[in-house]
Formats: sequence, structure tokens, C-alpha cells
Amino acid sequence: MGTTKTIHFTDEQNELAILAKAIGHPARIAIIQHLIKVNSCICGDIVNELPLAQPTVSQHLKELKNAGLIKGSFEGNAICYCLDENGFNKIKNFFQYVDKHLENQKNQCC
Amino acid sequence: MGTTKTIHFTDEQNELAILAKAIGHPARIAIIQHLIKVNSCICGDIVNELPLAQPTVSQHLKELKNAGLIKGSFEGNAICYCLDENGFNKIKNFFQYVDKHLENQKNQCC
DNA sequence: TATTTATATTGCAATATTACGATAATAAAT
DNA sequence: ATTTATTATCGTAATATTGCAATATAAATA
Repeated sequence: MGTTKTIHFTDEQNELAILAKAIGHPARIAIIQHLIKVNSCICGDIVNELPLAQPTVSQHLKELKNAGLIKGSFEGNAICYCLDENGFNKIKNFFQYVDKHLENQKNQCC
Repeated sequence: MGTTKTIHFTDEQNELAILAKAIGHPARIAIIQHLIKVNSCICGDIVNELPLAQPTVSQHLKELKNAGLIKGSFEGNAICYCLDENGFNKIKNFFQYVDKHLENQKNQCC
């Protein structure tokens, strides 16, 4: 127990869950928003933008990277980060699919 | 420790995180997809659609409800469920905002 | 080469999540 | 009133997540 029963779900369901879960933390939302705000790569200094210790930020960045939501490339002794469209496109499709249904639903019930 | 430091983040960041986190489980993705598939309210019998025990499903439904992603109303001794546009609209806006940036980003870096 | 700067990893404590059996609560049906 | 069907809650075990201090690693620079 305690473990999510991924085996019983489809690959798509598990993949979407991983993406949403990665976004599901305020620090990681803040990272995404910051990358958007500066409107370019960020080479270093994400740590100073967040109210968390450096190892904690490093961990959050790792999770976003593993999920395919950000990319990081070495630039000297710093790392350049930006959003990774791969992850975002996958989850975007899901929300478009949900949205299409929500429009229908209005005249159906509830 | 172990607790997310919500105080240090904005209400918007925390709210988006709660929504994404609620979606971030394959069982809850499956529930959303099922509600869309049948294209109407579901009065009862969500349990039989999922490979999980009844108390576990009940718990997942509760989480989706708390996050504002589904609505449930009593219909006799069963409960009618359908998607709640409130929650989905909030997170939809976030992804539209991200998407707008991703189109810009293409010519900027990385 | 020693030092500084930036990021990652390790180890650990506190807390949260997941899952389910047992049981309760509720409402329809008999 | 009793039974049946449906959903919720409680209690608990297993595991995951969050956060940070300490430490390691890697590149730039003095």
C-alpha cells in the first residue's frame, strides 16, 4: 500500500498523471511562471527567485525536467533553463479534450 | 518538514498547484476521462469502472470535488457526478498563458 | 593550483498520500 | 421494520514527498 497502482491504468493515464503531478506544487508553478516572465532562457539564479533552500530548488527543477516540462543545458558553470514544449503539449491536448466536453455538457445535465 | 511551504507562495500559485495535484493521479485522470466518455452525468457505478476498492475510489472522488474539478449531487441513493467547469477553467487559463509563451520562445533561445 | 561560484547528491526528519478492510450512514425497495 | 444498495468515514500500513544541512562535483577565475 501507499504506492499508486500504475499497472492498472493505461500509459496515457499514467503519463498525464505524472505531468499534472509535476505541476502540482506551488514552487514548481513559480518556476514555470518565472521562466515565462523573463521570456528567455535563465542561466542560473533560479534559486534566488524562490523562498526555498538551494537543494530544495534543485530537487524541484529535477522533477520538472524528468516530467519533460523544462529543459536545461550547461552554459559554463551555470545551467540555462527554459520550458520544454514536449511536456506542455501533451497536457495541453488533454485540457483541450476536456474543454470540448465542457461546452457540450452545459445542455446535458447537472 | 514534509509540508509544502504554501505561505511563501501567492494564492494563485497555491490554487493552481492544488488543481494540478488533484489531476495528478491516474485514477483521477481515469475518472475525468470516464465522465467525458459517457457524455452525461454518471449516477453511481464509478467504482466498477476503476481497478480500485470502493473506499479508495470514494477518496479520489472527494479530492476531485474538493479541488472544484467535479460536482456531485444526490439522486436517490446514488450520486450524480459530472465535471465542474470552475476548476477546469482556472487551470485552462494557466495553460493558455504557458502556450502563448511557448510560441514566442521558439525564436528566442534553447 | 587554490578559490570562488553554481548546481547536484546524500541522508534524514516531518508530513502527506495511497490503498484497503471494517464499519457507519443513508435511502430506496421489499 | 428489515433488507439491499450505494457512498462515506475511520483506522492503519506502506510508501512518497517535502525540505534542508552537509557534502560533493564541476567549471571559471584569480
